[in-house]
Amino acid sequence: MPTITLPDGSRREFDHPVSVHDVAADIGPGLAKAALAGKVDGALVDTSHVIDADAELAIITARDEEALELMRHDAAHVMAQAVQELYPGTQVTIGPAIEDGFYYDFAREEPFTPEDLGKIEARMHEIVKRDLPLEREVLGRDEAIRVFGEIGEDYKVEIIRDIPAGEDISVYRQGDWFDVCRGPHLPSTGKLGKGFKLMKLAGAYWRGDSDNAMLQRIYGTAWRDKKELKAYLHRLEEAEKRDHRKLGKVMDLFHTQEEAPGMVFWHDSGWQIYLVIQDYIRGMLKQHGYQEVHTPQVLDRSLWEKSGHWDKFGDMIFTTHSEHRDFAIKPMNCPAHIQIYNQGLKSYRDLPLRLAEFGTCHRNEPSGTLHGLMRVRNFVQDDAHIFCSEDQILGEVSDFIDLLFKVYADFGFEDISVKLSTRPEQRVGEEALWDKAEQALENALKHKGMAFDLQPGEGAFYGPKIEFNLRDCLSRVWQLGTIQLDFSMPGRLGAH
RNA sequence: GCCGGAGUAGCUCAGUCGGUAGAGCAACUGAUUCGUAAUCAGUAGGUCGGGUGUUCGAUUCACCUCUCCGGCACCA
Repeated sequence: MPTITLPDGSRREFDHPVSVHDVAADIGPGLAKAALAGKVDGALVDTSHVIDADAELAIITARDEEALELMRHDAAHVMAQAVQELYPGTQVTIGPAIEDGFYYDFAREEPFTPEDLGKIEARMHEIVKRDLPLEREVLGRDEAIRVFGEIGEDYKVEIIRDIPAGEDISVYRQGDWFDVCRGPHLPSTGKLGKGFKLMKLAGAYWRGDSDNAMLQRIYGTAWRDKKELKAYLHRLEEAEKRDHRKLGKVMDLFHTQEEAPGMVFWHDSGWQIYLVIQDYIRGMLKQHGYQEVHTPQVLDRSLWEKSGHWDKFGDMIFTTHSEHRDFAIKPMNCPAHIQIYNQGLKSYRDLPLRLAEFGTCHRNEPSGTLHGLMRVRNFVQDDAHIFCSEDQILGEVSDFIDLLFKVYADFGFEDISVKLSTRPEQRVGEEALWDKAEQALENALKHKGMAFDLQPGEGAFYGPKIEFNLRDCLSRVWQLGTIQLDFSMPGRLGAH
């Protein structure tokens, strides 16, 4: 019969299987009431979860970090219930907890309006007030498909079909409403409290694939209580004041206008700042053994065909024509730097050759992606290419990472996440070269003792990359620096 | 590109159930020398993003288009 070990090391013995709630009640009625979930041997479970063997148990209450995630997930369920009560015929799809809140994606012909958000939120508060117990049930696959098929939840049926054969299909019920969900959840809707708010409407593709239908996503934020919610909303307001687009206007730094979407008109004050930063970077590069070069902005199409960019990014390359020739306004500098390397004979003694350029590039980015100075169609890449031998890779990558972190530190960036992005589906180069390149980058990261996430399939078409992502004041993540290892491009452009 | 929202004075925004538009701040002029986010009085400033249609008449309605905002997809 189970012996339960609590976080403080104390043990409680039971002569029968007990639920998390039972254990909490055994400790005290106050805790029983406050219990939101349990953590059994490290895994989060419902308070109704029954323990029948010896285990370590922590009772999760509103004070625990884990509670917040559960509340957010519950908020998504409560929102889905509210939506389906108010707008019959709407199908539910998925609704996870995310940073600061939650969202749920709905399939419905008619678009939700901003006014609807208020109604949905009001109904959510009502559902919280009903304090419906959340009950977990496990269904057989066929039964689950039948149940959700009968109520017309096609997306849920698709989700259920994709759950691996061996796994339980759990359904959480709150009142008349239920959803397929892995859980765990709070004991009842009342535990959600009042610290939530619906924030925005958005479109989102089913399963994140632009070939699929577009669903309607509703984002919300959720906190332990009203006070935390208020504090969060206040932080948001403060962050919005620091939005660089707003500052750019107020401080007369730069502007953009309709005639040049995604391209920046720098005003005097802004340009002075720009130049100071550029001078700083130039100094750093010089100090770290880079040569500064400058290459043409218009290059014959053939160069881009050889490099593979024409195939991969043809529709995003600005072009121009003259005397029966097609030219590309350069979208990147790599091929141009290889032309410099190709000039004259190169000996191994010249390696590593580090070429840097403040390279003006143009890319016809999709209209929906443009964003202030962060995503533009005309920009200057602080770009460099290092030509080196294989045994120099480790040292060069390491040195580059040091340089990059020095620069970020000088600008006060601290929250930097590192990702290793590996071979994408559409790519050039042989598998053996990809193996070698991915391995080399991974080695360098390990050599630096750096924590990183793997992003399979997210590499560039010619090589894997290490990405350095930073957050803006609104907590949005942007890719800043990258280091890419390319065994293919030089060969394609005649460098040896 | 896709879904939704928005584009009205330099800025932030209100408004017209169709009869050519207003507020605050800024600007300018004059008074005040007091203030340190807003002293008083006055003046000026907009083909209401662009196009087409309906109409006697459109900024207001319809359609198209551009740009921006929030997401999604994309991101060399």
